[in-house]
Amino acid sequence: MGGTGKAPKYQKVFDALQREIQSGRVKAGDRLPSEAELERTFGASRITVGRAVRDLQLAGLVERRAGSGSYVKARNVSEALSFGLLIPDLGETEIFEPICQGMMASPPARQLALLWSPARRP
Amino acid sequence: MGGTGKAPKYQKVFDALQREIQSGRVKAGDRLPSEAELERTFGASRITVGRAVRDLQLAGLVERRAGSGSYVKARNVSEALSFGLLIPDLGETEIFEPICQGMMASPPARQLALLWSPARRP
DNA sequence: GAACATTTGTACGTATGTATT
DNA sequence: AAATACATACGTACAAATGTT
Repeated sequence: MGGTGKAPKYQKVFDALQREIQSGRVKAGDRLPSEAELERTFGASRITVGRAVRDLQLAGLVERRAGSGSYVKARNVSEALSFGLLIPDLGETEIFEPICQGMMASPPARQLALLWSPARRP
Repeated sequence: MGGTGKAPKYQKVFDALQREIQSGRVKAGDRLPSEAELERTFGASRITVGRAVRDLQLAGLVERRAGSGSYVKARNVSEALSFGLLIPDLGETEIFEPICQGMMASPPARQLALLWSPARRP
C-alpha cells in the first residue's frame, strides 16, 4: 500500500526531493543538501543520488552548479514561462509530471493544452 | 571547428545515434545495436552508453525494452502527436532539441508555438 | 594571488535483478 | 532451462568549477 514500496531507489530519492520542493519546505533559490549528504540521508550511492538530482534538473526543478551545489529553481510560472512546446508521443512521462504540475498553475496554459489535446492527424 | 571535439563521451554517443535516426539510416521500428555492441563501437563503458540511450529515450526517440533491445520510435508527428505541453523555463534544453525538431514537422504545432511564445505574465 | 577543501561532472569496472527471446 | 539485453545499484577515480582561507 505504501505506494513507493517497490519503486527503485533513485525514484524514491527523486520523489522525496520533489515533495520537499513542491511543498514549499525548500524555497526557490535554496540549496539542496550536497550529494554526499544525500547519500548518507538516503543510504544510496553517488550514482543513485546523482541520477535523482539529474532527473530533477531535467524536469526543470533544480539547477546544478559544479563546485557550488544544486539550487531550487524559480517555478513562478508567470515569470518563468518562456515558450510553449508540443511533445509528440512521450515515452518516459515520469520526468515530465513535475513540469505538468507547474504548468497547471497557469490558466492560459491549461486552456491551450485542452484546446490542443484532442487534435490528431492535423 | 570540430564541433563535438570537446564534448563528453556520452554526448558524442547520443549525437551519433541521433544522426543515425534523424538521417533515416535507421528507420522507425528498427532495433539499435545492443548496448554491449555500442560499448565496443564507441569504446565506452556501459554507464556511458546507457546514459546516451536513456537520453534518447527521454527525448522520445527510442524505446528501451528489457530483454529485447532499444527500438527507434515512430516519429510521424501526424500519427504520434498525442498532447501539447508547455514547459516553463527549461534548464537542460539539450535533451529537448530532438523533440523540437520532430515538432517542427507539424505546421499546426508551429503555429501554436508561435502564438504562445510571446505570451508572458498571463 | 595561491593553496586548499568542497561539490558537481564524467567515466570506468563490477554485480545482481528482471524481462524477453 | 538457458542465453540475451536492458535496469538498477554499488564502489572508485579523476577532472572541472566554485568557494574559502
